[in-house]
Amino acid sequence: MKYIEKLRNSGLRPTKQRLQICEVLFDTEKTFHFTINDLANKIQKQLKNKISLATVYNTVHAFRDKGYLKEISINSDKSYFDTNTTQHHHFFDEDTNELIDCDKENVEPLKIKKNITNKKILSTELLIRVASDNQNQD
Amino acid sequence: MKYIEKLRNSGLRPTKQRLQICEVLFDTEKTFHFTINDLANKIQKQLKNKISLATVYNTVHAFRDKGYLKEISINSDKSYFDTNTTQHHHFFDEDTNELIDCDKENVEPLKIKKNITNKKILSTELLIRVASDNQNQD
DNA sequence: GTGTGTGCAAAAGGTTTGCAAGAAA
DNA sequence: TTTCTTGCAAACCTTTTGCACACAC
Repeated sequence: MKYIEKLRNSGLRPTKQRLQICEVLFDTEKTFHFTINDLANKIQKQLKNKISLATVYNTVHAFRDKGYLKEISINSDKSYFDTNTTQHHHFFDEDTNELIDCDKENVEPLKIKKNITNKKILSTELLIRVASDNQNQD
Repeated sequence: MKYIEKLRNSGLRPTKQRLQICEVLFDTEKTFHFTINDLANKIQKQLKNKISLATVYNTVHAFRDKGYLKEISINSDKSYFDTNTTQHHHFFDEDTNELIDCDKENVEPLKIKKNITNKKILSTELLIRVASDNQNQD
């Protein structure tokens, strides 16, 4: 199976659970966003067996640390993850709480004039909040 | 006291607790970032009396809804707030977990070519992750 | 007085931890 | 057989809720 090597190469043992999680995460045409809970449910539905929540947490965090997943920044009570690990931006729909990918090419190149920190820039990511006109004006 | 009117104008009763929280938040030269817990501690230290956590939550959320505070997007288990409510960006130092303001003027104007959502853009915020060169490469 | 706001403790929700049993190397 | 991983339940931490009391108007 194609994920065995991938896991081994990054120092993760290819356990049954990790391979199953790989399937659910990466055997899809399109990348997607999810919470740990989403993923646990999806596993149960799709694979018809349950993986313990603790293991799902462990695995998702391991995959994030290895760069197979990205953690997403939005104001939230829970963590969101993205199977799209390329540098890209997001629209965040305040009406529906939906997060929509925005290709890097869809934004004019970002130029930071002065990097006050003197440290290396790892990434620059844009969050574009949107809502329909007649909302969000409390 | 100067905050009484401000609160009244936005439909918030100027209670003792809200006025004290205003002092801690807005009687400073510089704007700053904080978590609810930070704020509760600061109140206790600075004012030498305690305001119940529930009230701090209520007040911070009310102030955010009225636009006196901004909630900040970073990957996190807790919510961060910013007393700087102008549109601006952030550097996030991965080494120290520190969030540093980045003026709007410090970034070349952001142009989004196509707004896929067809909704109104409320804000566009940049998060610039930085780290020292010899770190974060696990 | 009426409606809001406060404070406390309890509950909720997401995430982490400790540890024993199981699987991979 | 040694080390890593899993699963469960308990613990943890932040945030929310319910309700009685207090305060603003």
